[in-house]
Amino acid sequence: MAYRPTPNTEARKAQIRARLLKEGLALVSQGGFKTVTIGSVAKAAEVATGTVYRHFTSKTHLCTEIFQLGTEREVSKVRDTLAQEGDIATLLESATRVFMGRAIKGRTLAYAMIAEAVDEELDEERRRYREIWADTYVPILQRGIDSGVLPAQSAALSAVGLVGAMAETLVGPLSPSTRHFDVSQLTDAMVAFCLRAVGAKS
Amino acid sequence: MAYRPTPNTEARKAQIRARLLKEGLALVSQGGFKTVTIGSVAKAAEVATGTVYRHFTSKTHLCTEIFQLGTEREVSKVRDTLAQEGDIATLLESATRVFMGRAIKGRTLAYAMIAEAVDEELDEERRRYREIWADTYVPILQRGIDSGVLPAQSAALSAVGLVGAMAETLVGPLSPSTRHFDVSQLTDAMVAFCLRAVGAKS
DNA sequence: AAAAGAAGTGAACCATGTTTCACTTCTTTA
DNA sequence: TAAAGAAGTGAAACATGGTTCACTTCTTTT
Repeated sequence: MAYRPTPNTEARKAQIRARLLKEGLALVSQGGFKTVTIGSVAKAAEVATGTVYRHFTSKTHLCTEIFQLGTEREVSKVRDTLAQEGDIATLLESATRVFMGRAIKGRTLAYAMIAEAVDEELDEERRRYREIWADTYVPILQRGIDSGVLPAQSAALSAVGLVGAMAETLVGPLSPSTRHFDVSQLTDAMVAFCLRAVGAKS
Repeated sequence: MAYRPTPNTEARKAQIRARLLKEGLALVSQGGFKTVTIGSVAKAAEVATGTVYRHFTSKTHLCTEIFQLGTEREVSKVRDTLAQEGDIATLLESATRVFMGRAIKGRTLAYAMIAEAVDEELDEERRRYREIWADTYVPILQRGIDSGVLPAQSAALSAVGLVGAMAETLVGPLSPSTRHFDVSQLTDAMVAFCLRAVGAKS
């Protein structure tokens, strides 16, 4: 008998898998999930359609992992920002700017992650994603509330509200692509809105 | 020669058209846009699939009108609320409660209108919808700003932020279907969030 | 180098759902 | 009531895109 996969072989396999995810995310970034088909991903990664199924059990499985990959990247940036030293208002402001700035740069990706609906199962994933976002903000809000810097409020709900307000601003009618607002104006206004919403400053 | 449509005939035609829209909206209300197919609408309205095309040029056209129908209903309720007498904080509070209350009752519909993605063209419509929502809030905010009741801010952006925060709360991780929050708690917290966000009340 | 198992291939298959169109049925007018 | 135009019908044609699978190619082991 012969041939059991070796580290070498497995590395190559992992490489293809990673390339599929990378190219998938690239597709989402430039055209949203609607442009992700088994065919398009396979083509971008230069493999046959059948090969995709050696790595992912279904399209949903593939999309889910693409989603996670995209999410982790963004969340970690904001989380890092919130983990720094500083007073609460300042941290919240920085985080808002980071979130908005990144989302504005990769608008299609942000839109896809936040709003573009796909199938049932992937939507489940999106819910988790929104939850992760909200959870990113909960600790600092809670700290603010406990220390009296912020008024009494549900940290969980406020976090969701913040995410929603930011997301809507990016995706909705004022989105920089469709309106006269310029980016820094938009960001400044949003920072003010968010700080007021949680009762920071004044 | 003979037969030109008469008022009578046209009325019947309009009736079928209206029934298609009504049944279409019903489908969206109970299963979202993904359950709207030419077949399902035709069946619900008790006509043949071909008949749908006598009234709407394409599926997108049909969905667009369904969307509008649903929108108008909701927006008018909130607009009516905001048009009443009363101080700004009170009106905003009432409007928030109306919006939230209706959305919570018709959760699937609200989700479909706010977040469920469909095709390119319908998404265009959704953007318009969000814009209409935001515009519903602009006048009262502007009035508040002008009269000094609210702090200086961009009414347009704040309106978008309000809509986003409410929408996210309904659709996102705290959505009443998925969490322990009870409806009145959720609504109360959201009202507080919204009022703070625009700087009403302390 | 030959055998064996793993990975890769892509055409064919299948499911879903939109759109068309030749045909039937209904209304109106003369 | 006959002629003609409009509306309604639904089976079939199309389109898209996910999934399968018999086959080929590549690696490793002996």
